[in-house]
Amino acid sequence: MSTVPAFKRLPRAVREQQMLDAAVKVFSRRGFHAASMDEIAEDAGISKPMVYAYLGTKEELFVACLHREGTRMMQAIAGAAAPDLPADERLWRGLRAFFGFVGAYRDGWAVLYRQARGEQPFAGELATMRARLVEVVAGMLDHALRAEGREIAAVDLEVVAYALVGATESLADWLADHPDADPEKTATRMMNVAWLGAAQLLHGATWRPPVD
Amino acid sequence: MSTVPAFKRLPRAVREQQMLDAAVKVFSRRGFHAASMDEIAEDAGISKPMVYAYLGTKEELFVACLHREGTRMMQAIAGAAAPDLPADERLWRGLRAFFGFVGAYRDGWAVLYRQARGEQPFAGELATMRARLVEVVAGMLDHALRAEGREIAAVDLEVVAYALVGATESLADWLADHPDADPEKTATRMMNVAWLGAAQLLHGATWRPPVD
DNA sequence: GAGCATACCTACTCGTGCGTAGGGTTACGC
DNA sequence: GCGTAACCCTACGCACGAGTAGGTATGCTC
Repeated sequence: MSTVPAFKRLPRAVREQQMLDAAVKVFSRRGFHAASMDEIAEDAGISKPMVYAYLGTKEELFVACLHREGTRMMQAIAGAAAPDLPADERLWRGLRAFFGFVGAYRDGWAVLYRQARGEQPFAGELATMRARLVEVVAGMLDHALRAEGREIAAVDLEVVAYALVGATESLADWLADHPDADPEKTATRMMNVAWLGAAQLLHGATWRPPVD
Repeated sequence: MSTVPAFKRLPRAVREQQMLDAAVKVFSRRGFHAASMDEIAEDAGISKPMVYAYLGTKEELFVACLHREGTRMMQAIAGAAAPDLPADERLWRGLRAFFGFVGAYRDGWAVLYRQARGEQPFAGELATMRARLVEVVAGMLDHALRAEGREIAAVDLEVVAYALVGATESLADWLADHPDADPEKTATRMMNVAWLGAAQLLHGATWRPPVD
């Protein structure tokens, strides 16, 4: 019988992307464990053995998702924030690119941020990416500091950078839950908090605890 | 035979706390799905049916953990930050109490923050608690603003509060992973970022995006 | 010290979901 | 037009883990 087959035969590269799309979607909704390979396969419009043939086990599939979304995000940011710009300009462009990414790939963000953190085998992978970001931000701050002939202990710098990254992620989460919100506007608000605070620190202002 | 029994008989209230301790520990390590009731029971030094008898199903057990750790945290914060103090003082005391809690109950924090966020049935519960915190912070900022005769759109206020809460959570996470770090010192660093930034905003400073 | 409630156990059932065996069909090179 | 490789399926085995059935021992009350 040469009737039209129920499902088209497609080249591997295309199917793989469809599978990844489905996987990201399902993982983001259900979480790693609660997501079933059957549901992912069904959502991708394909049968389960194909998923195993192309992307491997459930863990490997999840890692593949992490990789795709992660590099997507990193490239978006790296592409926007040229290293030879002044610190505030770099920060602004980085933030804008980042919120743009989250706005465009909400599911991808949810997988990276909400799901991968808790699960033992993947937390490390994520922590690495996060650490790279923190390092970049810390480097930026340090650079700005040195330009003013000032210096701060490395730990403090790292912690401040950590706080900024955390605040940004948190707002990204807020953005992911508010489909109507504007990524650009959110980036501006984040910049307000981050930069006005950071600039104070850079200029040598320090808050000290009261002696009670 | 009246020999010493292998396991002591203990009153319900005590066993329940032991079970909750074990559950929080295991959930924090493995995540909700990967944690098994068998492991929790074993860790609590008790058999599985006892867990079901006292705390109910796995979901109910997890909710019980959430509740215990959540109220513990909320009470620590509420007890420290009296509402009639000036904003910076309140913020400082709240932060100190919060980081104190995280330092003391790292597993509890991990369950609340890392595990409960991704899992569908519990995310709502957590979001509510989080929302209460954001509201408190936003209220604090608003109060400080009005004292200076200024005002900000409610959305902006909420977003700034959200960013502050996010930054704090992020640092808490950092603290949870660095057992040697000092909660008090971490709180100070957070205060630096938060307050110097917030104070700038309160005084009417605004960052605006370049027109490119 | 008889009765009863409470604390506690071993040993099962049964559903769910990962991963695979084994086979069918379409395209493409030669 | 024929072999071969790539694409795709239905249908299963099997392990793991939630939840329970049914029973034992211990302390408390009167």
